[in-house]
This record gives sequence, structure tokens and C-alpha cells, in this order.
Amino acid sequence: MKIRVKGIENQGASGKTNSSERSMEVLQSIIENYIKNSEPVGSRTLSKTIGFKLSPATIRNIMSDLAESGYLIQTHTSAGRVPTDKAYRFYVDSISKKPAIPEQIKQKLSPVSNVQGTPVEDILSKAVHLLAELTKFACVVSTPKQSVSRLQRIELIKISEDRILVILVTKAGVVRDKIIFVKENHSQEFLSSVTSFLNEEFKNHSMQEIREGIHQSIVSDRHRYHDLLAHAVRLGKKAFELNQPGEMFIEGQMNLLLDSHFHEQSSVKSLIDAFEQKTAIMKILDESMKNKGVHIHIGIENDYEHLHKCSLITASYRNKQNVLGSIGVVGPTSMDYKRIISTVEYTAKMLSKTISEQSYD
Amino acid sequence: MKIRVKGIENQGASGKTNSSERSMEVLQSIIENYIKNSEPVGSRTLSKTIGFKLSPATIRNIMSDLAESGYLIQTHTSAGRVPTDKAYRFYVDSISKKPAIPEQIKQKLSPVSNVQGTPVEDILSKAVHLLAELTKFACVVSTPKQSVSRLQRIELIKISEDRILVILVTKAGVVRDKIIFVKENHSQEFLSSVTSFLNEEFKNHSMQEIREGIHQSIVSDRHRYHDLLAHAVRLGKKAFELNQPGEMFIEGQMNLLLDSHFHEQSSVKSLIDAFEQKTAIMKILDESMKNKGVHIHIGIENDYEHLHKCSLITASYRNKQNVLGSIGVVGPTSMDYKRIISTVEYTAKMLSKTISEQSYD
DNA sequence: ATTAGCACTATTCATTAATGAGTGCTAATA
DNA sequence: TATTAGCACTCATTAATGAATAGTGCTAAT
Repeated sequence: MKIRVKGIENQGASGKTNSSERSMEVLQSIIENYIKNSEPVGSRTLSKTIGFKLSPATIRNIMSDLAESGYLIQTHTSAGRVPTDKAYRFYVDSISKKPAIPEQIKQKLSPVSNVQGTPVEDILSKAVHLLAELTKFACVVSTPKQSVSRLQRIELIKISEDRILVILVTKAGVVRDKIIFVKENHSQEFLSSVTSFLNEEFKNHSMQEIREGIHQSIVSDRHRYHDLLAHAVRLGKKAFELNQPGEMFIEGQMNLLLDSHFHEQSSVKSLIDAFEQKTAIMKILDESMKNKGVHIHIGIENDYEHLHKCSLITASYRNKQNVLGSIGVVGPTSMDYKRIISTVEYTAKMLSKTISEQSYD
Repeated sequence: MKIRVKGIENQGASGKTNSSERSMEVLQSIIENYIKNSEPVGSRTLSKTIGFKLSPATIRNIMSDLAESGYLIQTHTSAGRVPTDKAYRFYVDSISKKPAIPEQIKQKLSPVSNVQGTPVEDILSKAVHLLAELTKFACVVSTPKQSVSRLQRIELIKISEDRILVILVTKAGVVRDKIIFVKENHSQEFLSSVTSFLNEEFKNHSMQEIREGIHQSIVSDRHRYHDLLAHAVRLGKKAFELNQPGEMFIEGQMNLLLDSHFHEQSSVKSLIDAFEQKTAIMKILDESMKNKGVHIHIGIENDYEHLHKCSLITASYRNKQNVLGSIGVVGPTSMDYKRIISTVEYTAKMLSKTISEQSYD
């Protein structure tokens, strides 16, 4: 008897559930049991938890089939079964209605929306910190991508004969600064003129646009006669050219090390590498910005090998205009998906709301 | 026979070392051995490592005395001896000449000084990251204290009818921003006037001074007739009032968890708490800013109980004018003090050099 | 189709014994 | 008198053993 796990067909109005439906239910129970107790689940235990509706023997048969189809594995002959990544994928895909957010979580996250005049970075850092406390896993958040952000204001401040401090304020409320080096010794007055020119010219344009368009729009012939503009071009180019790599805040790495699933030396080292490198996780966060909603990467689904024993749950946050970045949780593949997914989703929503309110539109 | 470990007196020009001198040498060997191998050291082993100049039996006697004076303990009857915090204190105090910085370390840290127009925060973050890689322990750095920093420039940027973005640039090169809420709807032109007024009035003053003096200097009667000033006072007060708590960057926490000394659950949890709380470590960093040179806190010497199994090595960094913050390493009490101390010292020196060059003086 | 029963397998746990590193003490030695 | 060799003793670590346990797979009965 082989049970087809995919391609379920409901066999009419029969009161009895057909076998593949039932085996899916069993699989679900196994997964939930394992998520809860982190221990291989056996047929007897399972028979109990589902209220003896099926005998251990029956369950054994079903389990055997599920194992054959790659949903379960045994750590050793006489052990219970453990869900595979394939099983988790099935599980999250089959989640239909998300649980309501418990009042307790809402309460805990309320500081995120309760901010007056706080820089965006601090809001993000607060959010990721709370998320880590709530989920007890490692959490990450990417700062708003500069390229999509639109310019609210640029300031050029003379620091010394050959150095100018550039401050960029984006609509999203992010302030970035850097120093540019120049050959000419401009006066602060002159810089102020350039500043107001650049502000007029580029306010509300995205950094990307500005960077790409800075030749055309300014160097266009109709302007070339003006000396100030020649300098403005040079300074502007320098000011906008650096595409700062997006940053990422990490919180609660230590939580993972307390988690029983990562107790083996090897996986701990993997994780440390993963967080050290950052790029892999950053890439996943970036990816998550492209589509709406919650994104789920389960174990082996991750491209980066060091994350093969982790699942990542991410969601993007945005202001009224743009998707800015995303926030996520890194935990063991056996995490409580329902809870984590809804928590991440809610956090991202709060974040979007708060940042939208603070955005300069 | 009791050996006085403190208050050594060299007994004249005798070619033979006296007994307390010798026991100090033995102690030193034990410590270095333990630092190297992380294993209780026994009399036989020690006799070997010092080239059989003393027999195991003699060493046993010395060890016994050292144990009695509180420099060594045994984990159990038949185990070798392990240095106590008191021993480490003796050890670091007796380090006379610091080892030269290996070329390799200099090389590794060179990116810290190799920065053009990088924000101070990024430099700090780079430095602490490299330090963590070098030492394989957790490292921390505090960002420049706002209170001692002197003002380079303030900018007020109108964001919306009731919100103004304040940007403070300090001489040390730190840019801080925050939003203040106002009742009046000031025009950007008006804000520019206030801005230039505040800049003239307060440039080069420390934040502390500004905060304390903002009543006297502006509200002084001779100015009161001017309407702009009344507003400038209000805005200025709001702009400067928030004493942002100093931040702290942490890197390499995970390193500690790989360290064999922290493998027991309890101490891991302690450490997590310590880093979660931050305040305790922050306090030590602050303390370290008060005096020059490297500061060493060994195990039990730390006020904060969760750090009783750690040693902290810290050193302050500065620009030409002020001590700005400090950087440090958190590791097990059995760390290689010589190496760590000189590495931290060197890093702080590089940091000071780089930041001084970038400072706006 | 389901289930009870049983043989079989592998882990876990406690017990035991052997090993070994290290000490402390005493007596011999330079 | 300071040092050392020798020996009895202690305690942790390790390996081996066996009992208990949890679980499976198969077969036969329902």
C-alpha cells in the first residue's frame, strides 16, 4: 500500500476521510509534536496525542509510508521519527488561518510604535531587540536601502581646507554622513549655495535616480555657462556616488546557542560563520524586499550551506512610498512556525506603521 | 616553612635566588602553562617545562605553599593546580616589558588607519570587529561620549509643520540626529537664521557646557529684546537637551561560547545576561576613560557578578583634544594577558591616531 | 482496513573495575 | 639544611557490562 502524499483527491462526500488526507493529518501531528518537544515522536505517543483515534500499529504503517516519501526520518532503528525539511515545507504551506496575535506580544512590541523623534536606526534596533526577546531566536533587520530612498535634504559642511562633510537625509528619515575630499578650498558660503542648488534640483528624487541622472540634468548645456554649477556637479557627484552597503543589525545570536538543536559543536561553528559573514543573510533579506508578505526559507532550501540547519522567516517593512528593508528571524528548522510567522509579520507591520508616520512626506 | 609571596626582598648579591623569588618563578610558569593549555598543571609537567631544574617533589612543596597563600587551587584532591584570580593579578602586575606587536597583528589592524572620509562609527565598528578576530574573544567599544564632545556644527532642517530635524556634528566627527517637535510653524529661512546664530554662539563648546550655559548666555538680558533669540533659546534647549546614552558596539560574543572555559551552562547564561544588560560593561568602559593606559579587570575584581568568570582588558581612545571612549576585550580569566594587553593597547593607539586625523580641528 | 502481539534493535542509564595523573608524607641524600 | 626519591593514597576518567526502555516491523487475527 503506497500512499500518495501529493495530489490529494477528496473522494466525494464520503463521511470517512480518505487515507492520504489522514496521513497528512498524522504528519501534521508529528510535526507539531516535534516542534513542541524537540524529541523524535513514536507511534504510541502520537496515538495518545490524537486521542487514540488510531492505534499505534496503524500509525506505524502511516509513518512508514511517510518516511518512504521523504517526510520523516529516523535517527536510528529504534527511535521515533523526526520531520524532514520537506515536511516543514508541507507544514507551512498548509497553514491556512494564522493565529491571532496574543495580547502579550502586542504589548511587548508596543515600544516600537511609541517613539517620538527617534532616528530610524534606533527604531529598527529596538524592534529587532524585542523580536529576539519574543522569539528567543536570533533576529536580523536590514537598514533602509539607500538606493531606493528619496532625498529629503543634503547638507555640505566645511570641515577643513580640503574636507567637506556631506549629510544626506532621506525621506524615510535616515541620516547618512560621509566626508569627501576636495582640491579647491571652497568657502562655507559657496558650499551653502551649492547646497541649496542641489536641494532644489534633487529633492524627492531617489538616490539611484540622482546618481544616474547627475550628468544629464546638471551638465546639460543650458547650465554649463555657470561656474557654480560646474563645482556643484563635481561635489554632487562625489556626495552621491558612494553606494553604502546596506547595514544589518543582529540581535539574540546567543539565544541560538542555548537552543538544544544547536548543541553540537559543528552546527554552532556553522552559525557563527553565517553571522560573521553577514552577506548570505543580507542577501536573503534583500530578496525578501522584492515580494510582499512573509518569506520562509527552510533548512536545505537556503543557498548558503551554513544555514542548512536553520529556517529564516522574513518580512519587509516600508513607508508610504517604498519598501525600505526587511526584518527576520533565524532559528532551528523545528521552530514554531505558526507563532514565529505571525510575530514577524506583526513586527514588520508595526515597523512600517511607525516609520511611515515618521517619514518626511 | 612559609613563603611570603608579597614583600619580596632580594638578599644581597647572592648568586643563588632566594626561595620567594623562586616560588614566584614557579607561579609564573604555572600560570603561563595554564594559559596555554587550559589544563590543571601538575608537578611533573611543570618540572619538565622548566627543564628539570627542580624535581617534582620540590615543586610540590612550593605549590603547596602557593596554594596556602591563595595563589593556586585544586579542583579536586588528585588534580593539578589552577591559578586563582589573585595569581593572575600578580601575573599581570609583574609583566615588565611588553612584547613587541607582531607584524601580523599590525597588518591585520591596518584597515583601521586606512580610511578616507569614513564616519567615526564605522571606524569603531571596523576596529572592534578586527580586534575580535585577532583575540578570538568578545570585544566592545563605546562610541564617543556626547557630553565631552565639542560642537562643530548644528543644523536645523524643517521636516513638516511641527517637526524639525536636528543634526549635531561634533569635533570628533560624530554625527547625531534627532527630531524635535514644535508648536510654531517656523519657516526654513527662519530656522537657517537660528542655525547660524547657534553655530556662532556655541561652536567649539562642549555639549555639557552648552547644555548648562544655554540659559545664561542667551537669555541674558542684553539679548532679550530680540525675537529671534527667544525662539533660538527654545529650539536650542530642545536640540541639545537630550543626553543620548552612549552606545556600545559588541563583536565576537560567539567566540566566548566556543571557548572551553565557558562550556558549562551556567556561565554561558551569565555571559548572555552580561551582554544583554550592557550597563555593567558600559560602566567599566566609562571608568576606563578616566585614566590613561590599559585597564585590567580580573574575574572577581569586577563589581558585576555575571562577569566574575571574565577578565576585561580596556584602553581608551582619544583625539587631540579629548578622551572620547574606550575599547576592550572580554575573555576568560585565563586569557593570554601579554598578548591581549598589547593588542588592545595597539588597537586603541591606532584608533586614536585615525580619529585624531579625522577630527575637525 | 485495522489492530494486537511478539520478536528484534538500539539507546540510555547505572554499576563496576581498571587506569592514570597527581598529591602528601617520610626517609634518604648531597 | 635543602632537595629528592619512593610509596601509599585519592579521585577523575574511561571502558565494559548488563538491565531497562522505547520504538520499530512483521504476522496473524479481527
